[in-house]
Amino acid sequence: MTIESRKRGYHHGDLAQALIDSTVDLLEDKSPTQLSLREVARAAGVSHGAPAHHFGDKAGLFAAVAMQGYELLEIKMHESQAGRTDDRARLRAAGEAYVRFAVQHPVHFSIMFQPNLVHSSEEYLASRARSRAVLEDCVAALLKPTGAEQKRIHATVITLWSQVHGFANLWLTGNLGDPADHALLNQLLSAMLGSLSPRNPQK
Amino acid sequence: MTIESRKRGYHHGDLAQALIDSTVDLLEDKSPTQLSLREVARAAGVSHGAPAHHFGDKAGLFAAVAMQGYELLEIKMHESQAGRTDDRARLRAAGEAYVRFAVQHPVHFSIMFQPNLVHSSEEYLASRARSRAVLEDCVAALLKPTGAEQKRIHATVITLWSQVHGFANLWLTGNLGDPADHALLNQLLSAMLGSLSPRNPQK
DNA sequence: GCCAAATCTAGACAATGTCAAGCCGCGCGG
DNA sequence: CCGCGCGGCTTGACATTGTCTAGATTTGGC
Repeated sequence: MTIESRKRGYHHGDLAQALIDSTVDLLEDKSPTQLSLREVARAAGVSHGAPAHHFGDKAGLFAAVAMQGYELLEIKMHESQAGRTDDRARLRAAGEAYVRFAVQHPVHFSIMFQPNLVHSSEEYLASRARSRAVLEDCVAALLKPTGAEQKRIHATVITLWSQVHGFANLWLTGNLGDPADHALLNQLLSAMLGSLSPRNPQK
Repeated sequence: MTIESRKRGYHHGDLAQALIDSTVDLLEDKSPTQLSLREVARAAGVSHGAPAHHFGDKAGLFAAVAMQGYELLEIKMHESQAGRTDDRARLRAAGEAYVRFAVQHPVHFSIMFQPNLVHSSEEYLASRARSRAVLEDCVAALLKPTGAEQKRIHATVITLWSQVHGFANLWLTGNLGDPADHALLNQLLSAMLGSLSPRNPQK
């Protein structure tokens, strides 16, 4: 129905994307277990067999959602770096962008980190690796001048990634407070990122 | 069939527990989406309606798994503290126990942190809160002597919890390397926990 | 303008979730 | 010792789902 058709002029416009959108919408209220392909098809206004044609499988549909999530994350992370010169500020911005992405796109984030829900195709793995590389670059830029060896950088990446990833996860699952309380989120997030740098917290 | 019956002498012995065990076993190979209640029933050797009688629902069954997971986690965390006096060592042991629990019981861990899969009963929330309290106590014990205020303690709990939780999550999802590579796990984990203390890493 | 390929529909079938009704064996009162 | 009630479990039934196949419809290239 929408005039914008991202790929080409198909029958429907862009059914694949419409199905992904419907899936994300529906997953805001239900778990992946409760979601049915037929329901997705109904929401998109097509016949019950259409999803299978594009994605083959429920796992295939989830894989599409996950890959779109990785793209979105990568964009957000890159945006967060724009115009920043201070390495430490870049690192912090990257971490914050990671968490904000998770909060803004909880469905994507959730699917992205449940690999047993998706068919791990090559594309999928590539998307995953690419979004990780952004974080890695930030850490490398920060630590390189200090003459840190590669191993140290790797360890720092894992520590930082774990921190923001865990925070996002715990927040989304309601373990840190009401997931709708944005003020609390900002407070906790800046408290955590303030202690991010291992040496001297400058705030 | 087994002689050990945890509760009482029912028809089956202890069907509820048997169904939970079957569920965990099956979830090692399949996603919650692919799992069917009837399959669980078959694995436990009972009729297809039995699970509904005990747990009502797929979400109810998952809730039972999650609660058992919280109990297990609490035990592991307490065990890790046994005989330790140094506060810093306690904290590190708690963090390590958290990750090791996740690795040893990946199914429980996964279900525990997908609240939309379960019916959040009161028991469920209570289990969740209890296992969290252990971590909180460790941090409080470590920071109290330094005269830190409550707010600081809370922020530290969140930071530490995020770190170990995120690490466990990333590891289980294969984002840090082959999830079967135990040597790598030990290496990464100690690297991360080594930088755990914000002041002076003593290694 | 027409043909082949791609997109989507429609129908069918086994399997699943879920509900209601019934069966079975343990425990209790006599 | 015996029947009887009750909770654990089974059985049967039905709507819904995943998945496959064949067919209808449109698009793009020649």
